[in-house]
Amino acid sequence: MSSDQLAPLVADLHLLTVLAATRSFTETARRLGLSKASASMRISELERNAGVLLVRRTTRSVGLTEAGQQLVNDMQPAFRRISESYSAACDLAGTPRGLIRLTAPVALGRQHLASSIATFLQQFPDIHIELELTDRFINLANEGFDLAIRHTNAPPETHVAWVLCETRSQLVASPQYLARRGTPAHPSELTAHDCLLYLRDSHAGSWTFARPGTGKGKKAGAEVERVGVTVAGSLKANNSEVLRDALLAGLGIGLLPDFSLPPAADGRGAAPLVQVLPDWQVQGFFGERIYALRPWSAQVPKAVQCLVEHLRQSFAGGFPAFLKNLSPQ
Amino acid sequence: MSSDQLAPLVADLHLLTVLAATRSFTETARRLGLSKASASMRISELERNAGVLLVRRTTRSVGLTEAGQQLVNDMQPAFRRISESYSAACDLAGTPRGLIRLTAPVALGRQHLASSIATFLQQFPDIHIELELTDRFINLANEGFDLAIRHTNAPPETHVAWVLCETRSQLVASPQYLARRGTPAHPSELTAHDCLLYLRDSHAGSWTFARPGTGKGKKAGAEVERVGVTVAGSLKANNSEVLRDALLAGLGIGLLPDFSLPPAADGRGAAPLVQVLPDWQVQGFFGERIYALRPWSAQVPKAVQCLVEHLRQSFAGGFPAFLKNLSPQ
DNA sequence: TTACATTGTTCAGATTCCTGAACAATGATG
DNA sequence: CATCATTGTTCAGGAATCTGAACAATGTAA
Repeated sequence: MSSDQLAPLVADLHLLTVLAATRSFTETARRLGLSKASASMRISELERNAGVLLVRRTTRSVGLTEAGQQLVNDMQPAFRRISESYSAACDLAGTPRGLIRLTAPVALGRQHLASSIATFLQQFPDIHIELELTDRFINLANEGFDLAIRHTNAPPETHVAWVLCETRSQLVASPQYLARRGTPAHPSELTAHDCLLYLRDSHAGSWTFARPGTGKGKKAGAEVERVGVTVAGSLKANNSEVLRDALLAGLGIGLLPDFSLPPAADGRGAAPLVQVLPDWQVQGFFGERIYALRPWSAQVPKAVQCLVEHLRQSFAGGFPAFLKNLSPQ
Repeated sequence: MSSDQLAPLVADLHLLTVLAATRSFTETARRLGLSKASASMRISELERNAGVLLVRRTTRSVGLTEAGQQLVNDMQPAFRRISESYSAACDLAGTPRGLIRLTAPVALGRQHLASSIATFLQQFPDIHIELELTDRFINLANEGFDLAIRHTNAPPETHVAWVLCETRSQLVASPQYLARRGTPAHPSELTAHDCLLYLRDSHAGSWTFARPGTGKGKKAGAEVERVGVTVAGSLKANNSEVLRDALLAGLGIGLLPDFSLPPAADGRGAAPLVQVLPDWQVQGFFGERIYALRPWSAQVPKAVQCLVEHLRQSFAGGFPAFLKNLSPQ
């Protein structure tokens, strides 16, 4: 048909692509900033105009018909391109502007990202941010995110990945716990302890330790001792803050990334958490770096560039509170 | 930015592409079915949101800024693709439907197309047609047409071209004119006559005649005699109906495609126009075929397919009224 | 199984957006 | 150079759209 005929329909077709991504009218409406009532009616009218059923509606869930799926598959790249072109045009403006949809791990987001973002937003009043904290690994492109902060050691190849900083995960426990249950001197002793585990998907329950050559052998420094331990304990959680609080409460020994550690006791008082097995490096679940990720695209919007730069500066120093607190231990 | 952010903007961006094509708010509004007031405000708000001037507005005309041009160039293929996807989806419906924007030469449109379209629309109540008659050669893609009817002998390679029928252009005049000024026996005599010319662009003023070998020479039938004549007269017009009426009024001799000839006198009465130099074939301005043209696209919407098929049937017999009228002459 | 929470749809009220005429500016026409 | 037709913009009234709560249906959890 005539491309002009699209006039009243383009918006509805875009709505359809979002609906296809979310498979939910409620979420679609929220994301597009309108009511689910409206979203529902728009799709209905779209179908009425096209004369084809595009959406398979059960009262509770929503799927696409074959026709709908076909249509969405065809249009999705086009809408993505339009979106990119538009933000490229916006970037010709003097000051960066626009909306950035950002996702980050819960703990990292609350503890460090939030404050950094606050100063960023003050600096760029024309930029808006929608921050969604979740420890779930999200498909950025499908769910419509512009940027993700990830704590991992293997950023996906399909994305642009900026390194924000290095991190270290360390084994820690509260002094109270150690006083009560004893301090392990070797990884193998951990099997007798309450080990609190971060729960993600199917991956959990084993920690790998490494100790640099102690200099006793003939090839001093070149030898590395490795130990794998299967651990268990009273608590597994998929929320690192719950884990941290449990550690603080003395429930067990756990692996915690440095950025999740409680702040150092302000010069006085005992450290709330101390390092366990300080001679050993833990190759635990957590990755060694914090990345900013973005689905590959022709060009990165200026607003996103600015945010990444700001975050790099915020995270530049790493998390020295950790070492300061524990090294004297 | 987030592709979801497009929500309120997609329609406006589409409006922008149409504006870029028409370079006129008035025309844009008409084509999109809204008021120019609205069109103007939408673009203004789009610019306000983007923070960039996209359109260069003088109170009387409208052009694009560099940013706007860039944006439109980026988006145009995307919107075209969306449009195609949508009409492909519509074609999954049982009955063809949708809007077809059609352009055709004025004379052909009024005299033959209109009635054919009328019966077509009765047959397919879900199809709507917007018919624009003009003898200007329109850039189909840019101006947003789905189909063009053209009278030419060289359809552009970049388009799909269906042949609707063959035509012949013949030299005619009214009996009154010939009685008054004499009947030319050879093309060269035309220089002494009033020759009415169809005016198009820079092309006008010369007719080429060809006569099959008359059988006198040794290679009988193989020889072709060619004569080029530069003619002039009292009237040049870019409207073939004006030309026809002038011929009927006895103003001169003119080249007329068979479909523009007045209907044969209903069995009785003299023919209103008779053929001049019947032994000669004229390679005049008019082409030898009527085509339906369409910018190349992944697939042709079913509604357009149906229309083309209908037109082929309507035009199938050619225009026998012509020969019937003139051959006894 | 039963109860609950959440989803998609419906409908009257409210807001937004669009309309259409009037106005100012400008390019064409003579 | 002056007139005219047409263009883009502005503004108040009106219409189409959106909203938000209530409802029915369904997947989930106990």
